[in-house]
Amino acid sequence: MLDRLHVADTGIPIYIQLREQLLRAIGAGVLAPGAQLPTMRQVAVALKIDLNTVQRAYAELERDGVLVTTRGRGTFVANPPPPLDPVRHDLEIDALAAKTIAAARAAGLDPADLARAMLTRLEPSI
Amino acid sequence: MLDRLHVADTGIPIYIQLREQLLRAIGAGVLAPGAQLPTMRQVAVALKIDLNTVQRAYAELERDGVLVTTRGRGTFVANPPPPLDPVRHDLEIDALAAKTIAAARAAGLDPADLARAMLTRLEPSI
DNA sequence: CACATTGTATGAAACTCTTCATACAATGAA
DNA sequence: TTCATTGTATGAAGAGTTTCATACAATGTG
Repeated sequence: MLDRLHVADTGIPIYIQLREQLLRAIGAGVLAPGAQLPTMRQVAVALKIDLNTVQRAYAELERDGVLVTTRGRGTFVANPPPPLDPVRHDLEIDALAAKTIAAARAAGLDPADLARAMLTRLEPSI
Repeated sequence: MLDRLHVADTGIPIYIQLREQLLRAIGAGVLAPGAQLPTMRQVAVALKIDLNTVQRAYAELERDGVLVTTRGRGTFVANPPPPLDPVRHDLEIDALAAKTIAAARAAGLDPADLARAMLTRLEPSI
């Protein structure tokens, strides 16, 4: 997994690049729920960046429920939480849809293309 | 064209978001070679950001040969236009799809529902 | 219990980004 | 020639990012 991480001089903050790469690897199934991630020190050394910068990326993913960390033990991909009740689910879905559309547009990408790409990725598992 | 520009709170510097959006609009043919871009002041007002921030985005595209600017006259898409890279676009859409799927699952939401909610939100504009 | 491993935290320094206010310079129309 | 329009520039202030050095705290193995 370490070899999949890299830092590019794109002007995008390093901790954001890292966060996005980890999220992408998880979404692509490269890291399954329960899988252990490289330690923060390993990533810092491999990418030649500061430990705190790596911690920053991991911390945000932990805050968002993507990762679970235990000091002395390591960082793991979180198991998906139990599905929300339908009413709450629909509300959260709608809010996340708005955010995701905004994020796609901010990246200059067509949100409709993004939605179709998501469905394409998910189809094989249906 | 102004309505196609957005700034999202993604942590990515504003001038980079703007630069990417303009680059893709040109790549998608929304802005043809020779077409005039919104003035830097118009963009600053529309997005409620500082003139210098817009200037920063335009300056980088000019440095890269994508735009041509003339003070007192305006900013135009360079002729010939920059090369289009559809493969890169598809890769970025796919990367964003994987990330969005992971983020949705971590939040306890069904990514397929999210994609459909996005398409529902976007339909009225078709 | 000791220790290696892994995560967490602090303050400071330097750099980057954005905003602000302001003003100058080139273009082209009238 | 004048003037409106558009781009270019400056310094400062505040917030954000990254690095550095260092050290503490929880975990689990032996």
